Amino acid sequence: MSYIKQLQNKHSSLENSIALIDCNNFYASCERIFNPRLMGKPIVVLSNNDGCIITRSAEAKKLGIKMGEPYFKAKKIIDKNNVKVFSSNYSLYGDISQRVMETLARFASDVEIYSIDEAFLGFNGFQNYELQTYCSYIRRTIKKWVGIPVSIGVSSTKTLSKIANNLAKKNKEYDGVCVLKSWLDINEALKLTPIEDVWGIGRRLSIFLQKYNINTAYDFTQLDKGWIKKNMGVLGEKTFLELCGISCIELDLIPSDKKSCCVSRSFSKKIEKIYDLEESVSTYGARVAEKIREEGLVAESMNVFILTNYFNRKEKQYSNSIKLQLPYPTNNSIKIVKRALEGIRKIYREGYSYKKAGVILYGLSRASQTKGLLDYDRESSESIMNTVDRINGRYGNSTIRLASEGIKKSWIMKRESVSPCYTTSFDDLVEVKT
DNA sequence: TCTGGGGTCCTAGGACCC
DNA sequence: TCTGGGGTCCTAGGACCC
Repeated sequence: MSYIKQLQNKHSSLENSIALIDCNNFYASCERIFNPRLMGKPIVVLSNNDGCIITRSAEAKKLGIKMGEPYFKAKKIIDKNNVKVFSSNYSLYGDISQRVMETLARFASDVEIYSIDEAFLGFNGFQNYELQTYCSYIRRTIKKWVGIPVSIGVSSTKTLSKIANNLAKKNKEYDGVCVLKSWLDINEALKLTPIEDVWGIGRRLSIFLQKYNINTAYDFTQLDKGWIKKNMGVLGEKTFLELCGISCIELDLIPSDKKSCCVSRSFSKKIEKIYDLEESVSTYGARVAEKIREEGLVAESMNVFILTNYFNRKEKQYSNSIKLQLPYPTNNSIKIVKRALEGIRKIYREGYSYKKAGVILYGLSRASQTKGLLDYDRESSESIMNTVDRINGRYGNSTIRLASEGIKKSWIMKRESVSPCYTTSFDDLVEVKT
């Protein structure tokens, strides 16, 4: 008898409830809030550099535009169907996300912000609630207060809530809320879920499982636990148990500090000269230092990397990276950029067309908890960075920057169709032509 | 012509030590 | 000079997520 069947026979408890709230087509929905004429019209949002399609409205999905497709490949369908195109505007999306999360916090004390457009709510102690009704109310409130449509899935583990959420999103009759609280409903849902749609089963594992004729989440739950552990490791085993209703991935209520932090970009055009690479690496180094300062962290080491364009088969390829130790844990832009420049000079090779570069900081820790003996200039270093951050906060990013970041920045990323930062900029709102 | 960015965790394998 | 095996730690790379 399969493991899940044994659990079901024992009438294993399903009293624990976790909700997953997921914003529908989040970036596209954000653009619509301030441009209601776009309701019902197809929209896509592009990745950095206007490279790929990363969000599609329901109407755009219907046209057959694929997730992650390069913009230039979809351009024909887009133009033909008058699809509205936006470059990504993360200041806007980040701010709307915060509003959604603040609204959610009114409905449960246990909230885990999982990503920019998803959150888990713990419904422990909600035994007397009619969860279907309660979640519909949450959904209507988010729509009314923030303007974002969401889908809600509820079940007894995170992985099952994900499945419930998928069903709520895909089937109109659920009206945005799917609660799976009986084994009957869960089994039905597992049978409807393709294996590649299971949270934790990615591309490689689903190909592997399909070889064994495991095509749905239900098929997966019929397997032997030992076999799964042997072939898919502890993460595979966790996914299995979660699908069987045994919670293995707890709610993470206190967000822990980052362990690494990265800023990297593709260039809008190819770079060949070391001079331009130095400018870009300086810019990314300064930006990544600023990011960890915002979170009160310092870094111990870093990595600088460069790549040529691996899509271009005709050109000769080169990629390299270098790990660099910082003299002591720091978040000082000047020190980080200086070290990044030493790194890029070591790995740069002449005669290649570079497409992307980046800086990653490692060994992050709380600035307040490190008291180095070597950072003799800590106080002045902190006060300079504080001042820079305050000025840039008030007058805009990069008002003050390092000379090595450059002025022209001919390589800077392309954002041709970006909407105004409606909620975070004091500039007069500009009407977007549709 | 044009193909994103930022994370986490696990695992295998090498280096080193006893 | 040759020989064995086991443990730990670190790192790079892979797989996953959004």
